[in-house]
Amino acid sequence: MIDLKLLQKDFQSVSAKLIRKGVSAELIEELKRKNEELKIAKVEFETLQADQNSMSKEFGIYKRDGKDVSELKEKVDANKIKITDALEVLRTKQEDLEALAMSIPNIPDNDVPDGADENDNVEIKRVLSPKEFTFTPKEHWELAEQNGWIDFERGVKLATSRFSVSFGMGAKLERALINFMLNFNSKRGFQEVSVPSIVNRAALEGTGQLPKFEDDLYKLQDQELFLIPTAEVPVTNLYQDEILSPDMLPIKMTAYTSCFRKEAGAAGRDTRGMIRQHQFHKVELVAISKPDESDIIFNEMVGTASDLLSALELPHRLVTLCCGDLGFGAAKTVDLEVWLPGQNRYREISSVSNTRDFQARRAKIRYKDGKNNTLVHTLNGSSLAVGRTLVAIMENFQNEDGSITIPKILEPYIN
RNA sequence: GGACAAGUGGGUGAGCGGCUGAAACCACAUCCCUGCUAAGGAUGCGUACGGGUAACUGUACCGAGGGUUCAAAUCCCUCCUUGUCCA
Repeated sequence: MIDLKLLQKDFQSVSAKLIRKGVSAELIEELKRKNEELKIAKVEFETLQADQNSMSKEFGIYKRDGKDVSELKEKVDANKIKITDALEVLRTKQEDLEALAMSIPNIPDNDVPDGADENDNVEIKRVLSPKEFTFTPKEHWELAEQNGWIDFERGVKLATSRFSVSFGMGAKLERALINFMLNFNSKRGFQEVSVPSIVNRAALEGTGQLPKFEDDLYKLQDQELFLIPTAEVPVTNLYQDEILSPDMLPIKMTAYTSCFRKEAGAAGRDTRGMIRQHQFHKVELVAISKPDESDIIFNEMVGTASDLLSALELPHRLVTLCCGDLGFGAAKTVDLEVWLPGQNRYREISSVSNTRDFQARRAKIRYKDGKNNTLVHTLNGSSLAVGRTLVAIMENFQNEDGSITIPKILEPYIN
């Protein structure tokens, strides 16, 4: 959630930034107005309540002294009606404001480029050059089927479209990648955690998936519980509603989970292959830090993901997302895009975001900053989507006969 | 699945419907004393959101949500969690 105090105090600059991210000016005005109205309603209610409390106290004293309370009771009863009304007003305004505030995205950092969509993203650098093929490289689904690594039809049989099954070396490689990535991240100081794949509403609100993106989540039918769309949700929310001691920070974690997404808005996109699946494996990086450390950790996380790709000998590039392509909770995001020779283009394989205090405010994650409790910064990044990494390996390491060479670094994990 | 019990501040743990935001102890912080490896004393010490330059002050919070009452940590209901016992 954005900082309403800041909005109030520095309306011009905050609203300018939100407009850059595509929020309408009217909505921002409305937010400000509702916030002001709420404050007035609150003062009114609290004043009445204060009267009530002091009269009640008096009431007790009267009773104790054996004085007549009938006159006081009349006053108190009259006030009570006012309170009920004021409370009703207050509640409505509160819910109103909250619903609106929770649906406003994060304020982008100043150094995030302007732009409407992914075409306006800015490339930072390229790492490793794509290999020259002496033949026309195939796309991954062709290779996957030819090698018997992935079976798309049987995935559909078991569930529905956008599910697949890995066999033999395909399955082994997935497992190898997960192990390799977790080990790699551990060495970089990210503590491994294993978390539930099902979370409650509060957790999803904390990281910003709810209330706005419920359509893209798998929800259990008989309970208010959801399958996680990314490990970011359970891992970040580990510290929900806590006040951390400063010496705990930064907290750097890595987790492997399955991720579940309905891909509601993606009809017709990437229907073939395993680029866009309803269930996929991902190793995630999450960090919780003091505000002044988050930029350093952000770079560290980008570096970790990039080095991981390099270790796998996968050519890739780093891209800064423009305002329009930035996710809901992110103040800044760098995407890592891996080269896919079969598609002859770079495709997203990792996304590292600094949400600054946006999630921390929602999830109430703070630390003791001397005497004060200060919101932390939270960061998350995929240290690679496993399926897409497998895709990248297949396409980049393919031979003319369709066989696939295993990257050297993974060999110990396969044998 | 059934029966019972419990859920209070960083921890342990009191709490009669009213003067309890909450005793006491521990931990913690600051200061004082002491000159010797630790002890004694004083004070302070929850969170959120408001008002005030500030001192200070208002409201809410004792698992969550409702209810009764002028007044609820304390009574009632529902739910959640934990523990014990039974199947």
